[in-house]
Amino acid sequence: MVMGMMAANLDRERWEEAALVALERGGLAAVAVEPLARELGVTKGSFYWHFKNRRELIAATVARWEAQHVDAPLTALAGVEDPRERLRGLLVRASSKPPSIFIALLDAVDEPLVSAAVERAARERVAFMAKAFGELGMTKAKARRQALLAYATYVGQAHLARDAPEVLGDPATLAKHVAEQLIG
Amino acid sequence: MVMGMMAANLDRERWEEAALVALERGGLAAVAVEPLARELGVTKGSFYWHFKNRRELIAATVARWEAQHVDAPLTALAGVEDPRERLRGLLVRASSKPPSIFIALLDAVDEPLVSAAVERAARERVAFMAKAFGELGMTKAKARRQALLAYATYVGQAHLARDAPEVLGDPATLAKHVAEQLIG
DNA sequence: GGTCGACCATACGCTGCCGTATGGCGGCGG
DNA sequence: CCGCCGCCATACGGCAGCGTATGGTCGACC
Repeated sequence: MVMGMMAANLDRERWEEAALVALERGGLAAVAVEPLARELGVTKGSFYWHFKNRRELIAATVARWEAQHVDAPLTALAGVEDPRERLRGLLVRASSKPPSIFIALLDAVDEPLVSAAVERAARERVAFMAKAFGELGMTKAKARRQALLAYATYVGQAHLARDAPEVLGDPATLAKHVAEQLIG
Repeated sequence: MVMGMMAANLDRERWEEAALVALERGGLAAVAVEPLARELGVTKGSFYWHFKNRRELIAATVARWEAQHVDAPLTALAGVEDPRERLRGLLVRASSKPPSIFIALLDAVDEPLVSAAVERAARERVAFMAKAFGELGMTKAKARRQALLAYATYVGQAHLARDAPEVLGDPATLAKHVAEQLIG
């Protein structure tokens, strides 16, 4: 009786998950109806039953990224009392795996949905770090500047990892350097 | 007699300059034949007389950026003896105007021509800074790490300036903070 | 066992771009 | 004054993606 409705959600999820994978591999251009349909072995007929249009898929994909890769890590680390450990934890997560999806989103900020999510992510992450630096004894203003510096470094390092890995060299080496320099 | 040939170069330049402006405004997608033709008030017939195809225009545009915004500033600053002043000069140029073209290129590294140019730029800029840090007394390895850190910060700050200016706040304030923190 | 609705396939028109083919115009050399 | 050529316009075919319209299938349920 209710089975019909559950299946609907599952199949829509299938599209959304494929979209997130495609975003990581091929950028937002790969979050497209016909390419994804081919990949999933179905046709557009399926898509336009589950979604109103492509924008709706993009919105869902971006929301997924935000939940999994922005909110989840921050709330997971919010429990750590020592601010220094909290920052180190963030740095470990940041330098463990190159944030391909994030970079793909930065490449597509002309899409308003993406732009808004990227800005929210920046806001939350910087606020998180600024709070930690504040607990470390810095003034509010200096803590915020330090957080901005750290986040800019993160974004830049992620870019270099993709666009000039030869130049960047070993990410772990740089991560240690960053830790000394910015966290201490 | 030679006038005909000169005019040819001038008109080709007109396309290339418009392409660079379009790249800054609309990303690599705006470096396209038909949109640029409309903007210039001509038709594709003109374009395909001056260029073999779109790739050739992209190549020319990227080369222009590299010459004007990568090579020129570095050679201009190479004359400064004091390495600390050299680095400050770089930072001033870097934080004076948001490098929109650079960011637009980062958004389009799927194009091999762009990817190669971006990597060359990273190589040259990091080498330039590493040399300066070396002259400041650091070991070769540490100087390189410091240069990478500085360049990553530059790239990240440029991104934030476009994608989250609200969060970034005043660029000059952060620039001062960066100077203390990284150059000293 | 017939109906209804969830789910998907097929087929179409539209748009925006790339690249080509070909014709036309205007100035300069002979 | 005539032909040549640099330069551009016109017109076409092709491709890839978006969105729509419509028909078909299969299971749930009465």
